[in-house]
Amino acid sequence: MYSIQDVSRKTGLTAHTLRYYEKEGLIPSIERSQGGIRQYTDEDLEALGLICCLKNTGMSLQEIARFVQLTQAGEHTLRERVNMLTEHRENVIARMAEMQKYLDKVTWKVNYFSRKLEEYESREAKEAK
Amino acid sequence: MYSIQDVSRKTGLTAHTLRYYEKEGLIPSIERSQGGIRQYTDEDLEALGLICCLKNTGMSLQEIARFVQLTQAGEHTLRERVNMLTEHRENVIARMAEMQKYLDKVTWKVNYFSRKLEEYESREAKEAK
DNA sequence: CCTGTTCTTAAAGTTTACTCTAAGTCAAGA
DNA sequence: TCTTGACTTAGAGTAAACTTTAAGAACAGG
Repeated sequence: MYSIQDVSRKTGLTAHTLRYYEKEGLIPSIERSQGGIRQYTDEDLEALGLICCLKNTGMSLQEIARFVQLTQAGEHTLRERVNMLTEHRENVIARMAEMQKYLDKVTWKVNYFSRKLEEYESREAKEAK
Repeated sequence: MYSIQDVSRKTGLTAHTLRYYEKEGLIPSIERSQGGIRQYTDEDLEALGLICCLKNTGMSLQEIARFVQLTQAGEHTLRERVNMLTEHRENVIARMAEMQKYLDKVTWKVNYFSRKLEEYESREAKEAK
């Protein structure tokens, strides 16, 4: 059992954000103590792990909420969930490929400007003499 | 020479956005015809290519504007520009590594749910008999 | 000449994902 | 008991990057 602060530390999300996510349906409702205080289980942490994973790969909170709601609705939503994740996976792969292409361009530019910089500096050094 | 619509088509940015970028200093001022109409050169397109590249790899418009302004300020800013690009490049690499890690998790989940789905479907098929 | 494109400024609106505030109550651990 | 920490609702605020609107004027190609 973890307090909201524990979970905040573990996930890097603030307590505020954790409550916000719960309100928005991104986290299945968390069990409470007799006094109404949230008690996160290891299972909740697991679920949060997937949520962060989806979020950090660019899935919108809305879609994540949909996914979580499907999960809660039971086995008959398995096909839709598989479809969602598969599509998301393809998006991520596509984005990474694009990213790699852009990275190559940036690398090229770094090298290009580095060469320019060297030329410039040796020119400066000569003039200083 | 290209009109703003030509450039819009080529870059995927709207004419609105192109003017907005210019106003915000993300694009060096574009030459105009006698009548005041923007005439983009191949060189402008080149510059836009780098700008889109930086934007699509997550650099903020503000930072891009700074970079463009350094470029216009001349050779003595070469070191700073190299530093900016190098740092950005490292960020991109780090983000891609993180992405790959998340992708592995998503892939694992896709497989996991696919197995569950198969089980579920064969169970359903049996019950239908 | 007509039509469609482009120009201007200035400001309001949109979306996403938080983030914070207020104000007051309640719970948990030393 | 005292002091953190947690709870609530509801709504305002924030930041980034657009996006749209309005309204009128000027330009360019057939």
